[in-house]
Amino acid sequence: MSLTIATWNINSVRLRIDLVLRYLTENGPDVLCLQETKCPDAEFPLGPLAKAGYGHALHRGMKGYNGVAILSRRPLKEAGRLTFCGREDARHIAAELLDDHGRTITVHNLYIPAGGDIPDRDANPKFGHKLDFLDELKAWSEVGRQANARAVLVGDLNIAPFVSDVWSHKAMLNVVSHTPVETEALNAIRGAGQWTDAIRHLVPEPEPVYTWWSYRSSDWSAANKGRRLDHIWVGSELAGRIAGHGLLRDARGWERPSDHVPLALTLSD
DNA sequence: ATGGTGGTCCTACCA
Repeated sequence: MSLTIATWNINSVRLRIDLVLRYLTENGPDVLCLQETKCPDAEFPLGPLAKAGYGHALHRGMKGYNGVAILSRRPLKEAGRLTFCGREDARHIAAELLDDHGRTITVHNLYIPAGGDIPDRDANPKFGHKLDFLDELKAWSEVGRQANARAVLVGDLNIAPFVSDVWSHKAMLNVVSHTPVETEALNAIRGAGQWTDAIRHLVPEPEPVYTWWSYRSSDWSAANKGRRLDHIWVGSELAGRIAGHGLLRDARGWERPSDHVPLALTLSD
């Protein structure tokens, strides 16, 4: 009895629909959460996904930027859309599904702002937006702790919180995604909601884990200057069911790849 | 070394 939930920042679901289908066909997760779909709702490619066995889908898109979606082989029920910082940015959608025991599991799919290049809220409004977004997420996490006990939170959180989540802790300390103000904020959000970082539970430090490698590198694999920006957290009642994970590093080497790779968690009991 | 590459959608913005 198991349930596998995956997350992948796809960087345009329309351009890379064939990669999505390949991942689903070869790996068969029950649920796949996508970020950066960059796809208005009316144009979401539901047809080929249904044909591949993923006939249940929720999507929240917009033109050009952002966008999240949840694809599933099992029936889904929409369980809300959070907005942050008063913006309709399509950065969150939630779904409910039933596990093999008929119990409800809620999946929160999240795309946290990248935050621009300069880690200073006065010089860079995008960094300020990221910090404000994190503040609101912490408040939500605190208030929802009980409700989220049987929830899974996945997505591109755009922060690599631990030393071995980046290729060089020292070189990255002043780089957006690994600055202390960001890593401390993410750790505070995790603590406020009593979330367990499922991937780090399975692969403890100091083992490096990366889910993203920049496009701006001629040989990403040899240089291996990656970051763990994508995460899967589980609520307190699910922590005991963490059974295994999959990190498809090979997908970074597929033709016309996303700069992120799929990450999956299996819950079982 | 202050670049580099890639997606969206038309010129610049985002990652």
